[in-house]
Amino acid sequence: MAEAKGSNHTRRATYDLRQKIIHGEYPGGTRLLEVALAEQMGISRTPVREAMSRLAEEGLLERARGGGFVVRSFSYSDVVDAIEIRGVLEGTAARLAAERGAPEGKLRQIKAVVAQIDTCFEPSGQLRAFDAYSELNSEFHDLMAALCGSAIVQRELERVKSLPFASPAAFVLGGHRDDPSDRSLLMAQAQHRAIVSAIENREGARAEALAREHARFARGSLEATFIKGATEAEGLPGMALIVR
Amino acid sequence: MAEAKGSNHTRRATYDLRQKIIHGEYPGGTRLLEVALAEQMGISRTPVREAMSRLAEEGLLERARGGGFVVRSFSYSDVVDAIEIRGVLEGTAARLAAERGAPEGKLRQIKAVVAQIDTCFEPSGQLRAFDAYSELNSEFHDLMAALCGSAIVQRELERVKSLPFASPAAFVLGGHRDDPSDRSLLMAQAQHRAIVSAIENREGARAEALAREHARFARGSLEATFIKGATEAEGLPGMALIVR
DNA sequence: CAATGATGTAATGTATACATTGTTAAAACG
DNA sequence: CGTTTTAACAATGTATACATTACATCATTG
Repeated sequence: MAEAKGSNHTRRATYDLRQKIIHGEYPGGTRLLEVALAEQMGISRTPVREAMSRLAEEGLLERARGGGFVVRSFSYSDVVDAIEIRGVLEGTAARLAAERGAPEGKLRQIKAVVAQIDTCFEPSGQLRAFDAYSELNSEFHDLMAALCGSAIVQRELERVKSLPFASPAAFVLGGHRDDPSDRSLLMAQAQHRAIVSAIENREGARAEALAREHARFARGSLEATFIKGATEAEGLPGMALIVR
Repeated sequence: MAEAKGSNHTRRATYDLRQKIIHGEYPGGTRLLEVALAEQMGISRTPVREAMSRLAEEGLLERARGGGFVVRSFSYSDVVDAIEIRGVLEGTAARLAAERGAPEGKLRQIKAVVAQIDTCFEPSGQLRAFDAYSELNSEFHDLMAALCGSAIVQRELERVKSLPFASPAAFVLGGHRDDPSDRSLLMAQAQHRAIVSAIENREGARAEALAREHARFARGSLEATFIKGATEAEGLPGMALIVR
């Protein structure tokens, strides 16, 4: 479990803890003990505390009654609801962008990303095509969140997406890990294009409906992965957080 | 500035700091210094730090580059967007309650609150009618958030409402502080009733649209208060956070 | 036997000394 | 004169000792 990133103890502890939680080392409901973690990491309680506080902000931990922190646990329906909310908020971002008008520069940017995603489907046999799609997909969703220029909308969306299983990347990594030219990915890309088109044409209601449906699509894909069982779902981000 | 609530230093510090920020003692953008605050409150840096960390979770502070915390500042358009998001999320809560069905008990509860709000308009000359409306209004919104039974939806809504100017109470306290039988309050109450009816009849789209419009209505009322100028807006929760 | 209270332990809460860093302003250099 | 370096200071970061509280366990009592 990589120790990486940052110069100070708090950053390292935050990163380490986050990784361990996401990868299931501390299952949902586990109470995290400052002393134990501090010893284990070879640092004092202070930065451990600070790290837990930040992870609580992220939504990975919650403050326990009587002090301390507990790893947040999510049910299957929580996952569904979190993705629903992402869809609702992305829908709002898209609608506001359509209604208020998106700046030319940002529109050009998001169109460029859509065009780049297209190249991932080209049969040039790129081994990295899948990773590229994943990367560009995240970029698309970030740009969409920023398109209407509202810092508030952007911030809330970032918050929701910080739950690993609710992030747009979960869709890509969840469903279809072998075939980059999977029909689902093609379908999703068609939705990307439609969303941008709706925003450009100032069709607020259409933009909102499409963005929502786009998230629903991701949800359906995740559901399929769930049904396949734990083996298939192993590589899915944050799967370890989910308790039945 | 009351020192109230809780037995330990962290709670007191959190409460005090929150009050001071909301009441404008530390305007948006102010960097909060641990040492100064600790001295001022007669406690050590540790609980001050902890308090700031919690207020960052609430969204009142943000972590500054290079460490420390800064009071978050909001523009007028941030207020508009925050209320928009509240409306969108309340709309989602209402829609899901309609689609998935709300439990009988909770429905009875929210209907009881609606009935109680009606009594605030009775001409029995209650001096406390206005406060009662405010209290019951908050209760209505809390119940609406809980109606669909999704902890995720409820949590996100609580988060958004924790910004004082985005809370449902801001509408009541903002626009019309003198006349409990104000037409706006009557109108809002009519919306409450319609929302419940839509949920009960499983009309998801209607419930969502109504809940959204209800928040928009609050926003309009706030806008009017803004236009009246700072004098009128003085008693409005969190007004001090807003920088032009 | 149930309920309640005492008691010990293990956790978090708090204070404080010290370390590190980041920022500012002055001084040295080109 | 502008730029860059450096040194001092003031802030946060960290460790640690000590205080307090919460919880579990067991004893006591009705």
